[in-house]
Amino acid sequence: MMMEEKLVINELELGKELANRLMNNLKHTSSVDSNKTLISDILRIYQNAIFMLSFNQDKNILKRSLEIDGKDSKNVFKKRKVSEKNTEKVKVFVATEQENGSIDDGHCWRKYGQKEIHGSKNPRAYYRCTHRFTQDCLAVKQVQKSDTDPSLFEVKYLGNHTCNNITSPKTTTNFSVSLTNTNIFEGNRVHVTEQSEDMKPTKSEEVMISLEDLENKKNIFRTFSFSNHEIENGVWKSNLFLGNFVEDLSPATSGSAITSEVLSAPAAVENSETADSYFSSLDNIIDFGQDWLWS
DNA sequence: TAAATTTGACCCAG
DNA sequence: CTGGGTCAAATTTA
Repeated sequence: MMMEEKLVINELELGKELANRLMNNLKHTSSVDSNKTLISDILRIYQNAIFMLSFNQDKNILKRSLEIDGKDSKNVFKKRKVSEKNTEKVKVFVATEQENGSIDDGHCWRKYGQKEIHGSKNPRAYYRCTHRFTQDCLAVKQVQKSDTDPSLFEVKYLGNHTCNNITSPKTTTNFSVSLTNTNIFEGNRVHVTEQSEDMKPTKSEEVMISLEDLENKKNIFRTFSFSNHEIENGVWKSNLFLGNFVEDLSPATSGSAITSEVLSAPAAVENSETADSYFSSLDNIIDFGQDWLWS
């Protein structure tokens, strides 16, 4: 059995134990805080497990990187990259900015452009890794303020960091993920979708969390947090997910407060069936049936 | 003064 | 031709 599989089983067994403990807590009087902690831990464990399972597939994609066409290096403008269109990975998140106005995802970015986008109120900013030229790191991201909620930013990651200058976010960067009117989402379901660069959903890849009716901030919400992961020689070095992942999927309930926090950027889950069943299972695990405010 | 940002021009796919 | 991504000179910031 592979190392990762053992880790996943360990995680799931731990999750089961915590769920039992929670069940016990619910049967008897227990503090809300302790229940919250248990739920957080359980969800973290599931998230870890999913991430671990996805890793084997994901790391193959991580090996891909953009390549600059060296032949055109003397040209002022480089050819648009076409060949990677269908292979390059795109990660889409919605983030809230921090107090200093930045979105700290643990990487250093250099802004290199900004464009007005047809049909959008807000311009899109283009960032590339600060270490693009020193370390040939070809990671790129696009940030655009949400039209529907100015406090949110849609963050799209293209390419993967090959630099070794990853730092832990100094403060919590809030990444929530909004429901968009694209076909990525279906109702209240959470879909895990990989998108090719042309934004057509193809196969499952990204964790996309839906917040239905974002303007009203009601109906469902999910919160999840995780730290930068460290992977060395294919072995997990640290606990990936630290935080909370809260949801209220009961259609009968409404008025839930929404806050979403993620400590770092992208998590990737490769298999949609896995992810769907994962989220479906959460439906069974968590039945708040009442408004639930995270402190 | 080096690094980062701004911004108009350029380029290419559709 | 248009929209969106990138470049690089000018400008700002630390």
